[in-house]
Amino acid sequence: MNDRRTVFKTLRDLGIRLTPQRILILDILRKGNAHMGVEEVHAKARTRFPYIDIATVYRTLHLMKKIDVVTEVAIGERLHFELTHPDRKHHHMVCTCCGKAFNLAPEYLERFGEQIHRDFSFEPDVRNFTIKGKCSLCADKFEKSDSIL
Amino acid sequence: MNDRRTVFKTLRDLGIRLTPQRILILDILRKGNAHMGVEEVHAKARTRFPYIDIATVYRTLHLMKKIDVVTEVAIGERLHFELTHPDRKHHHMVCTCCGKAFNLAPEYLERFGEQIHRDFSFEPDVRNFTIKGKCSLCADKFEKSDSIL
DNA sequence: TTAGTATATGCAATTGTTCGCAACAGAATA
DNA sequence: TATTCTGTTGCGAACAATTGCATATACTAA
Repeated sequence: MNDRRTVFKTLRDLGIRLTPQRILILDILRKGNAHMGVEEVHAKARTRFPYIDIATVYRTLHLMKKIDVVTEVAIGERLHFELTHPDRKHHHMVCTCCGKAFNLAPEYLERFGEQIHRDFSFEPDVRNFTIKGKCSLCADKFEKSDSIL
Repeated sequence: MNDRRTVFKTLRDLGIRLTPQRILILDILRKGNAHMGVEEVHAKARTRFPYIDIATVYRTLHLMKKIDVVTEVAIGERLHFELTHPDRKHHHMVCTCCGKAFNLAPEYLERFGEQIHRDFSFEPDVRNFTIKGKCSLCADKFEKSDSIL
């Protein structure tokens, strides 16, 4: 799975160097129990490694995303990331009203993706897929005071 | 539908003012036959209205998106927009490899959205929904020279 | 252990997007 | 038509994210 050791091996096998910065960032994501913002990761990293630059955090997170070690989650406006757990994969439904995120079992999108592939031979990447919308609570609120703007 | 006159009426009814800048931007989108980037819209607008600011373009496009007059399309990294045609609505499949965009009939996502709503009482906003992935051509290319990075 | 090399980093500069604010200008009213 | 009210604009500054470049460092092979 994506425990420390396995990830390190994955990186080595791909010729990606194991720098202290990268190890630190991965450890921070592992300890953070949910998706984290870039600034959040950077702040935590600085407490142990004061000279780490935000650019390094961005570069590392994007690299890890490319090799599927972390997953990008579209929460709010800014980028958020979390470690990819193959055994508890899930997608997200984010309420654009209150910002809360709900997990979604992977089958929903997988079935959907397979259908797209069958019909168009387009291979959708459902890994980083976030559904935006309104949660039931906010939908209720809206019905009463429904200002569109 | 979304012809000039109807849009103007929609804006008035919502208390949104009809400024020359907004009219210009809408006309540019109408003439542009597909989705356009923000900078592209700004450049075109300047030829007729040299002092228009890029911030106004951004604000106008976001406003029009909120009232469903334009649709945001996630092509590449930057924001793209197109006029919403209720009679020829579609979603997009964008190839992350070659950047090409393919249209997708609306039923696919509508059925999917309805299911989500039934199962979780979460109301997904499928209006601005872009599916990223790999088109069949790029998938073929990739099989031969599959470098992951 | 050391030397050599390609990759990764920190820093500064850049790009794309948004925001705050004073001045301006639609639209409703008289 | 003149007046008033409020939404909108342009400008400059702020912010988030990315990039170029010179230096530093992880890894490989000897």
